[in-house]
Amino acid sequence: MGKRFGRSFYTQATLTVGRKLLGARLISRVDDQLKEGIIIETECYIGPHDRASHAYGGKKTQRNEAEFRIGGHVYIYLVYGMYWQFNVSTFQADTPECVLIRALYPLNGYQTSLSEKQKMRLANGPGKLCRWKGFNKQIYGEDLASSSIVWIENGERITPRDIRATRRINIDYAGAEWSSKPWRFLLKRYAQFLP
DNA sequence: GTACAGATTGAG
DNA sequence: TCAATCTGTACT
Repeated sequence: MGKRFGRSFYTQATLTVGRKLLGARLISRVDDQLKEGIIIETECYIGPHDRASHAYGGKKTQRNEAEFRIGGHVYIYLVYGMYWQFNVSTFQADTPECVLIRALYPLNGYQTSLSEKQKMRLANGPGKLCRWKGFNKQIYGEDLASSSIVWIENGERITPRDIRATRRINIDYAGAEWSSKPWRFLLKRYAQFLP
């Protein structure tokens, strides 16, 4: 517990990072508020071949350029005009691959009077966790290996038996081949709290 | 310049 | 089931 993941963690294969992030703790200090949560759901995007990736076909824009950076950088963008999505770049430089953090189990930064159910609702979705954490364009490109605003530390010990893999959410537009890939990972013991 | 869809969410 | 809400991207 309490050890920050460095560059060598994020430069592993994207599917490996997607699985190993489960059980880890996402820590951030935004607006002087230290908030910590266990990562319980992730999703992998492996451009340029992945039709669901923003970098499909090698497309590189001002919006997704962080995806191309060496593993460990924050790629955050707005969807549906109102929700931020927090991603971590993975693998090597110039490989547009990343992991979307889809849900957290809050460890602090909430009213202690909240019920377990209410607490779980704070960050059990990719848009909700950014709202809870206060994440927005401000953290675009931050390096998780050295940032003082946002980083990830190891946490719960996870074994393959603790993980469930499923198809990714809301990317049917990418076609059957890509939307059916089992690149979404979640911790079984928290599955009951996911929508 | 203008059109349009989207890695979501919460209400009805 | 559906609207909210807005920016990046594509196309005229």
